[in-house]
Amino acid sequence: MTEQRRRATVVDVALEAGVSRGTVSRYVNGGHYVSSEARQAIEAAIRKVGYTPNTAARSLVRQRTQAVGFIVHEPHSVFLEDPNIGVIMLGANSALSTRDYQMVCLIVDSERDTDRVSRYLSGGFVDGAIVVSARDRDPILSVIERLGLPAAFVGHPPGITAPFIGIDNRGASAAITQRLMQTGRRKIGMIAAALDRDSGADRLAGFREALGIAYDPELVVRVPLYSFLDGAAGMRTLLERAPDVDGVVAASDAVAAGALQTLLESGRSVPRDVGLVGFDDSSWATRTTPALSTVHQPAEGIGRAAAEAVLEQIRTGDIGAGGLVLDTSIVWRGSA
Amino acid sequence: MTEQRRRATVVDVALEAGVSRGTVSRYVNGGHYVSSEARQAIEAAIRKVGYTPNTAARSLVRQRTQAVGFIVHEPHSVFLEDPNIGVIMLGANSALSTRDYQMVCLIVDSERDTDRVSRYLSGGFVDGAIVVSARDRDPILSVIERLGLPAAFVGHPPGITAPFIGIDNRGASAAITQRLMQTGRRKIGMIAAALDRDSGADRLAGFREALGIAYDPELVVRVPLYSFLDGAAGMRTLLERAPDVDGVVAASDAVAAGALQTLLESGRSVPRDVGLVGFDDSSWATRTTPALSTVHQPAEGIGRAAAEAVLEQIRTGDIGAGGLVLDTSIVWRGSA
DNA sequence: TTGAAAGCGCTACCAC
DNA sequence: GTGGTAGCGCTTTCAA
Repeated sequence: MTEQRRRATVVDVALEAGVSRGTVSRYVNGGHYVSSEARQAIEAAIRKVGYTPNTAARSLVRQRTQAVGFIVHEPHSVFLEDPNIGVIMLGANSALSTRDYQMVCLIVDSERDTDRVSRYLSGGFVDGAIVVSARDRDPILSVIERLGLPAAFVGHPPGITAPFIGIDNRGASAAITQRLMQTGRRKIGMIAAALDRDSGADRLAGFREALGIAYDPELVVRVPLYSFLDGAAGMRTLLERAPDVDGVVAASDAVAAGALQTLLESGRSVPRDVGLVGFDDSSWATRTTPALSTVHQPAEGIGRAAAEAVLEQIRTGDIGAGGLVLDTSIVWRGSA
Repeated sequence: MTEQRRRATVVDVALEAGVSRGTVSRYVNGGHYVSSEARQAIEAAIRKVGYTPNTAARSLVRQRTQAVGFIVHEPHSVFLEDPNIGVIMLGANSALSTRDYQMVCLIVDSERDTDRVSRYLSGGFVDGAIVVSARDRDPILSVIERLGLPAAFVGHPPGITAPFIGIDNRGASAAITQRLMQTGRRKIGMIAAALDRDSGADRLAGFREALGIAYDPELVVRVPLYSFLDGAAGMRTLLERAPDVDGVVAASDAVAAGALQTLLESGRSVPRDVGLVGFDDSSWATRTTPALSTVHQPAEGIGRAAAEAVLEQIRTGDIGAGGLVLDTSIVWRGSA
């Protein structure tokens, strides 16, 4: 057991070096207008007293923290299973890092978290925020809006004016559904997930659009989350309703992986008996056998773009609006 | 485009309400010693000027931030693939949340990140830190030590005096290896990973210990990371060296999943031809077919315990030492 | 090139 | 109960 020691301050350094606090501060911030004698004295003093600047105090006077929050609002299971979130996060971190901003990731996982994170955001600990997977009427959104905090959203929660970065979920979903139809499947179902989010709703809309008059609501199973378990369960339901289904569009790769497990357990062969496609092109897609045909989305680019959007607002001081839609492509593998 | 508005301060509220800053402050911090007239005036003023307290400024005077850093120092791929890190993180978040502490997750993913995160930690933005998967001689460790920052480590990097939370990797590895031997396997290999970390080295040591004189270094393939891809590659190497291998101990579930893919591709059946065991009991374990026999470790409990250890040090003001080793168990499923 | 002094937004101590 | 005042640790004019 050691007692915590008091941290040294500029004053300690100034006293030790025999100069003023101002001079120490100037030295710390680039060393301009500091004579070489002063510099040396200060360097020695810093070493001697073990000084590290309190950047939090600096933030107070400069009115900026050089930190950006990355807020993940997902239930447990999805956060753990969706590799896309991780990729987006690393993309954002990398972009922020380049400009010497600190990304601080905040997890919202309970009612209590919502309040605390809101306080944290409004409390001046960050200069901006990136929000992934906000739900409709998310309390955090109103906090950000009220504060006028520079922000960017991944996905597009309705009613948001801040910039958002996304993909054309509807178009991509329609495209891969069509591609699946071209393989000659006659009875195509969908395991739709996360319908309380724009991404989930749009993927279903795209599916419906592609099928046109062939669309049969009976063949759409709705599950709550983009998760493996929901995918497996959804597939069981779909098989009960339509044992002769020969094509399945899953709302995400994790969902598809779960569906695949159910299909194999039921004795069906993929893609021979059933063609299956996913969405995301996450690491799930190549970890299954057969590998998943799916929609590739540039997750890292999304993270980067979101970070840029926030930095831009911080730089200009204007709260920007408008969205950025990045391109997707279809990756055809073995599952369909 | 809207311009950012200046945030209201206590002074604005005080002026508006016709009371002093002190009274406003007292109201904000629990409302003791505030008359009901004052209270009402303040409430109205807060609404009118749109005041949100700057908790960063509060931190400066109180000398505590109510925030704890959660530092993940992993290369890309592992962070994304290791569901254990996510579970540990949620466990820590949950424990911190209960005590109204904000967990801020900081990702170290480059040289540059190391410096920036070090500055962030020493800059007074957090009251303590939880560090997962530090490597030997990690620069962040020395920063924490020099600062006397309350901290806890997940795993046990050598030379660390701060509390650590871990499991008996060596014992657990020996146990599951023995269990695998009992199924009658004669030629057992290991895909060892992350040997630059105590967990990786200890798992290999346990394997060796269990095999005793039967240990054959030729049957140990070393790969850098606890990852699916390294598992797949490691298994290929192992099969080249010993096509007649009939048992495999993988250093983690992700590694085992990769190994499984290689085994199936090579036309072998698991568990008939080869018995395979993993480590972690992460979500990988039940997503493979057959599901993995593995070592269960209480990931969420590890996160919780790490958080408690940090909070305890913050509370007492003493930098504690010593470790906590949590129990593991073997979960036997279909892969061996 | 330097030091003195003001002040970032807040809390806490003090008399009243 | 309340207002005044002194800082938390730092940066940043402004004179010298």
